[in-house]
Amino acid sequence: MQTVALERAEDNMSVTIKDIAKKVGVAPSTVSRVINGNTVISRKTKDRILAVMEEMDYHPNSLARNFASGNTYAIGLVIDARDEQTFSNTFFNRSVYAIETVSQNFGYSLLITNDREEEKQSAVEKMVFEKKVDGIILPSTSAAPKLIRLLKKQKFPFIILGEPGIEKAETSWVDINNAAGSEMAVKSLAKTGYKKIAFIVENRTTVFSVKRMEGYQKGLSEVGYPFKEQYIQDCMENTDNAFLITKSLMDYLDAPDAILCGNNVIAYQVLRALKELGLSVPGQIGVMTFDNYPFAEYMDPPLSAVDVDTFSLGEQAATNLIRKIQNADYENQQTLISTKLLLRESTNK
Amino acid sequence: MQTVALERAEDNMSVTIKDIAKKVGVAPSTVSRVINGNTVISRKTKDRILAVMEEMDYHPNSLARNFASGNTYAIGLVIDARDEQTFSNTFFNRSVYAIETVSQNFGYSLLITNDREEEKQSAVEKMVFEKKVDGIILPSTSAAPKLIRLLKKQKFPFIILGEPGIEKAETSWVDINNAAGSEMAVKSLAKTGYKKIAFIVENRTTVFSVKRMEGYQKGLSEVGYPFKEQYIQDCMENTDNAFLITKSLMDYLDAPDAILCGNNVIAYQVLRALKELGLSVPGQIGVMTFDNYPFAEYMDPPLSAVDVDTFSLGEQAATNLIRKIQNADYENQQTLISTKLLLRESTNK
DNA sequence: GCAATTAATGCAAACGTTTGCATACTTATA
DNA sequence: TATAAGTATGCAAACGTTTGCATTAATTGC
Repeated sequence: MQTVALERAEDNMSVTIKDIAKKVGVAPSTVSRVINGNTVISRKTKDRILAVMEEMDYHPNSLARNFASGNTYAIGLVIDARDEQTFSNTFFNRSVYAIETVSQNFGYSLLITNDREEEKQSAVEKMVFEKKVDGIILPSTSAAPKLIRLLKKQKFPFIILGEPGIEKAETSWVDINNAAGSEMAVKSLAKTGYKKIAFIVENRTTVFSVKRMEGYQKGLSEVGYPFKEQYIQDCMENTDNAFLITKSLMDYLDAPDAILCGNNVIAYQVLRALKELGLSVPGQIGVMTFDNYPFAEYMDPPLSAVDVDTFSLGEQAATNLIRKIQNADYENQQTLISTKLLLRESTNK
Repeated sequence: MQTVALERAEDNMSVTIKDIAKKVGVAPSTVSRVINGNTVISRKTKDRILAVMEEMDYHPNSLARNFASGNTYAIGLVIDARDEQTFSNTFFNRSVYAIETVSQNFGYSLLITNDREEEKQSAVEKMVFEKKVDGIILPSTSAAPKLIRLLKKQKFPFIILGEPGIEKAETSWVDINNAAGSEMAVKSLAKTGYKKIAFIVENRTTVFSVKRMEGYQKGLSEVGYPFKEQYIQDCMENTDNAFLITKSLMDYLDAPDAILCGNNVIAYQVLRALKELGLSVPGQIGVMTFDNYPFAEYMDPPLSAVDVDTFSLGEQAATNLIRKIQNADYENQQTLISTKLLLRESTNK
């Protein structure tokens, strides 16, 4: 009878599994089994139940469902954004998009939390202890050894975004293949005919800069170029420095004829400095940057870039995490996402 | 005894409120009341309970808590990202950062879902019907009349991000004051001495473009400039068009001496076209853009911009939503966030 | 046609809280 | 000293599912 549904709707009480069961003349457990579809229910019963569910406008109550099953059907994504700036990072966003997509496909909700350091209790620990999610994805910068140990002890599924500092082999993580990225950058520049390649990094102490510098050196040695200490320069987080750095680099007796930049903003400052010096790009000097965002293609000249597939990064992370959640002894996996070269005007000698 | 906690830990069973109660020699309800802090419990009992909670490393189980209380203590943020592109929008991200911050401050989790159109059942409806969140924030583009009606009927708390097309007065929403933004842009350009101001919009059919065009006209009339139909140009979503549009604009007998752009990429194309035409900015022509991101300040010359405080946007939305959740008859509110003018080289005649 | 096997469904406990109501214990009031 | 008015705590139901085990019904094998 429609009335039941109506009455329910009026007192704002939801239709429950019991209502369906009563109406169909079956046990609540049977209804439950139809919903979960993990047991064989006769075609006839199943159809009747489904029909009544439709008729009464039934929607499972996830509060109850999660409680009874002990799962949240949610995954947590930890962000270590100290400020808006970090949060607005395009890099991050495309990964999030991927993570959201995968989660939704698997029927999981995505819970996002900023791991503010000031907090009394870390937002991450809270997520874990209070069972707010079934597993978490966390950036390596948030993956303090203490936290990792805790997660492992609790057998709590987690994936690290970026290669972790410790226990590389005993944790699951996904990272961009930064080393291969700069290696291919160097090789491409060399192939185009540039002979002296400098590299301006954002901050040489970060894990990914270290990897990039490794790849840079490897690239040099593979093409037979000598490695020069002064060709590696560090902005130390302040991208404005790149402007001055470029000027002094070009002042060397042995000035470079190509510059690889750690990000778009660095590259912009480099272009600005080169213009001031009256040097033509790509003719007299080549410029290449890491990342295609936010504006590599809009620069003058458009910048060649080592593009990083952040969508895949997030996709892999989420997929692995969900596998881990659903299968407790799913083995740890380490994944490196390949980079891609986007050749544009700025290195087209 | 430590052993209890240890045993628990070993079988991976969590400590519950009952364990605490038993240990302290008190009823579970008393422990619950201490946790929730909404009833007066004698100082003595409270302290003992807190001590034992600490000792046994108790953490409330939110699955049970949510179920019993009927709340999720989570808010949902709906994104209408058809593709990665939209998702990576900086605009959006700073709002999300704000929303996350507010949620966390109020003890709410933040659940993010992409409202994919293809889905059988809309992700939003699912959130609502299955009680996955206590309230939602949704962009006006996702706020179809049908959905609005549903939410109102269910008395489900929601806030719209951006002025909605219908029921403006009967819903809560937060928007950027786009009209005031272009009005102040026009006035500023006029004050600097520019006489003929054109406006290139992204897509004239969107709600926010309509508002911006309104403000543009209002600004013109306030400074006593005539409105010319051909001074409003539409990229129709393809920002590359801005390049050609600029060239033909400057071809008019009555060419503009200032161009207001709908976003940074449009502005970039405008600059490129002007450079090709050999026109100097800001000397012969002024350029101003909406949005300070992603690269207004890095352009050549650095672009004056109508900056939009997307942090406030998110902050207001989240705060209002949580108020609404906690107080069912909290009245609907409409908020417009003011824009701010960032004057740089590109309009410094 | 009967036992053995398999398929379909029912029963009832359990999940860990919250919360309305009842009760016991204090303290103030007359 | 009895009574009223708090104050602090206990009792037990309820929240809507899931799930192990029991039971019944249907099918198969001989």
